[in-house]
Amino acid sequence: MATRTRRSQRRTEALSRERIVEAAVELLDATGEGGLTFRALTERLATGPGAIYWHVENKDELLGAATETVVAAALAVEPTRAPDSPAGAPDSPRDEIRAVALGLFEAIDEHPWLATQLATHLSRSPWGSVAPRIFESLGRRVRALGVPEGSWFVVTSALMHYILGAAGQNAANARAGGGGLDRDEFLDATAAAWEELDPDDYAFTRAVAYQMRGHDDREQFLAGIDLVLTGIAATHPPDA
Amino acid sequence: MATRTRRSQRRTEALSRERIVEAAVELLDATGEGGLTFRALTERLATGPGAIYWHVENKDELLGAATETVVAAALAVEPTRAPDSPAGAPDSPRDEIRAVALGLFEAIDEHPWLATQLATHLSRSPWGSVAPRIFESLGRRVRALGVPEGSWFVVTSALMHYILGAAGQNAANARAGGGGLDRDEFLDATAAAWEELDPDDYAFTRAVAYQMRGHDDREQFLAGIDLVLTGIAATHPPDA
DNA sequence: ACCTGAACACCGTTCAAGT
DNA sequence: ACCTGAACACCGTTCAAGT
Repeated sequence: MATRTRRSQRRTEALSRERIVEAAVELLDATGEGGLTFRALTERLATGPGAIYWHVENKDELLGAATETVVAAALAVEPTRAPDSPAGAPDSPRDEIRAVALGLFEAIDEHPWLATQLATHLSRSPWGSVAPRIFESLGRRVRALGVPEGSWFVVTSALMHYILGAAGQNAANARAGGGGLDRDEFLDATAAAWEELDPDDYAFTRAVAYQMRGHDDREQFLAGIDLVLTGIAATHPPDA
Repeated sequence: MATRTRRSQRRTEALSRERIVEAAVELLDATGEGGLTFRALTERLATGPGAIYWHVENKDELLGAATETVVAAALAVEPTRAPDSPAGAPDSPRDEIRAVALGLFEAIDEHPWLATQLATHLSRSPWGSVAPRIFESLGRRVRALGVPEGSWFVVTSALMHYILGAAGQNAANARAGGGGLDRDEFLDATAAAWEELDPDDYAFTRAVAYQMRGHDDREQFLAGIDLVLTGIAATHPPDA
């Protein structure tokens, strides 16, 4: 009686690595990191564990593949033209960096498991294939920005690190609603909790708690990007 | 024959939450994230699982406590005075921020499991007690920097995100030696791998691969911090 | 109040056997 | 070459029983 979910659609296509990864992503989206098990996968694909292991090394590799797929999709989207730019006029590198960053931000927002997974994945196989993808996408625009070659690595890394850190934290906020609260209630509860902190140890945090309340994630994220971009411009003036 | 490790020192102190968390940290340091199991913990503490569950809710909570302990210790260290500052002269807020950042960087370097754990922990209980600690420590200095109140939240968050993102990625590099290679060999191998990437899809990454080779993690990390700090200063000029 | 340790449910992975 | 499904080792967690 317990488990009859979804074996309905008989398997028509043969199993393949792609289909397995696709199912893994769906499962992760629907049930979170804890929901991806070989048993759940096995049922969703109407097959046995052995079949999956024929196409995939192990669970780590499967998680890595899921991560890569989603990141690749996020980066494949052509950076959308800024709404106020005249038709035909190319975006500035600065706008393009914003767009790439926002694409990653949104991917993590849609697939909250990505945040944890990126950290884990990057730390298991640091420069697997996810990092170079992001790195390349940002780096081309850093170069277009006029940053001198000697600083390409540092500058691009800094951008990437900010993006991953911020988007991750944000996925956390977005998902926190899982407890049944919606986002506003959650931010409200957090702000309230901050205001309860020890006045000596947490003077600053208490003082900014109110800024937590109405804040817009996307706006904040972009403000941070702008801070970094401004730092880049100030450190490497365009015509030095 | 298999498992006789370390039951030698008979348990003298009673079990306590503190001792359990301490043992968990040791286990994580010695054997990585995968090495922390209730069975290993049980043996190290010469007790049974039930005893541990008396002091600790579950494994997640234990991991959270381990994370909090290590982060608290990292932040408790008084920021070291810059070596060139005259004795008695207080450090600038900028130097203090650098020092706090470096403290976290080094904590993650010493406890590589922290990188993944911070992402997981922050995303499970986003504003548990780790984030406010870091936030407070940075925020006080941001305030001292002269940033206007309306921007405290954004600016402090941006710093925190960069630090967590960069330190995490770096822990990955440091740990990558696990495969038997040392750090230089690893960076070398990575650079080589980058140079093999597709010339069309990865033109930029290939072009910076050589910068990967000799780079100093700490130096790079601080260069990124400086970029953000410069951005902050440019966005919020000291005497506006 | 604190601890013991057997037991349970679940999970990743393997492998002999099938087609 | 690709898939099946029973079986194995291991893990987090529970709980009746002890002190």
